[in-house]
Amino acid sequence: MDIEQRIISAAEFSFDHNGFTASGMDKLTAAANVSSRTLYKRLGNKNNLMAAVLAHRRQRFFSALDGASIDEIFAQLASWSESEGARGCLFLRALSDAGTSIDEVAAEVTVYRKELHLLITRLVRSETGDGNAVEAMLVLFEGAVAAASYRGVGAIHVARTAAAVLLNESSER
Amino acid sequence: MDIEQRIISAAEFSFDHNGFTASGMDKLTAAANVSSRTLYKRLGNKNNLMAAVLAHRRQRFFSALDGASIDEIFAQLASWSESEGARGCLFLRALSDAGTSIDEVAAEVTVYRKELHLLITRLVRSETGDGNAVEAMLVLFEGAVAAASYRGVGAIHVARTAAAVLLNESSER
DNA sequence: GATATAGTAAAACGATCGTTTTACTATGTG
DNA sequence: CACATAGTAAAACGATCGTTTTACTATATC
Repeated sequence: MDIEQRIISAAEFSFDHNGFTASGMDKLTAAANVSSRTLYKRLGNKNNLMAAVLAHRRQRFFSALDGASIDEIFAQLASWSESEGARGCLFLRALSDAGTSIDEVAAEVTVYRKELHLLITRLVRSETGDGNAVEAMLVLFEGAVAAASYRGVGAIHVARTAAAVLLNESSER
Repeated sequence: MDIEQRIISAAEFSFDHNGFTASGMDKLTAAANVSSRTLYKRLGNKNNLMAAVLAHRRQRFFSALDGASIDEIFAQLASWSESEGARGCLFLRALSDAGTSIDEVAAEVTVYRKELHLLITRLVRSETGDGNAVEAMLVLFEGAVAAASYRGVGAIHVARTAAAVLLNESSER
């Protein structure tokens, strides 16, 4: 396997399961089976590594969310959480953990949010003709991810059902 | 003012605005205008201080959310966010930032979540007769808080409207 | 008036952490 | 063969941070 991808994948797992600050460079090098010298030569520093992990995470996440409707998106979000575990949004957690002041991280979070917003906007528009329900779908999506971390994946199915009701209501008027 | 309350209030502000890890003990003592010796004599250590802040926050928060209906609760959440600012749920952020492994913090988060769940359950039951919509209201609440941190307080009003629609739908069946 | 109490100011400690450096090894290429 | 490249292992550095300690001051109480 490519050594850079191995570092990033191992770091993604460690960040997700143990947190960003709690994942020290020694743990990250051990998890990826590389020396610290190699990690720094390849990734520069920890901030850059975090940004690279978030970029990689974003690609993986939106690749899994390729549905053609809001309903499918929620179903795929449920599948993702079943297989990956529901520990809350990694991007939100990156902001809380690493801090808003780290520009590389903040930039990646912004990109993620824009892409999520774009995805939902596109789907809502294609289903209802207008974009009135976009913000509500975004709230349901964020809420599903947050609630699933302590209420279980069932919260995502609840959000899915609620989304269907709201979209139906929205298109009836 | 009581010195302990002064420490806790100043710490709550610093934790909320700068993060838990980023708020070093020197910043916390400076913000409260106390010596570190006094802070440690009163609060024990940083973990205990974080727990005390979260307990204080929980009391403040649920005092502000004393409405008699789901609709009022969302309106009061909007008011809270207008005056306090919307930087995401402080309890969620405490878990991400300080880490799940700090028992004092994890315990406070659990208490908060139980109280929120209890509040919503009570209100939904009194409005619809059953508790079918509880989980959906919880998802909307969590989503409103999360989305408001980058979409603005308007997200909370969207959640409020969505809650009304869903509750109406739920009681019609 | 002696004394316990509760506070300040500031130095010091010990540990952790991100990062760099040194010394060394393996590999493939001109 | 010589040599640049890319890696490991491990020590060292410098800074930060939570916590403790020392020395000192003000206050109220018996």
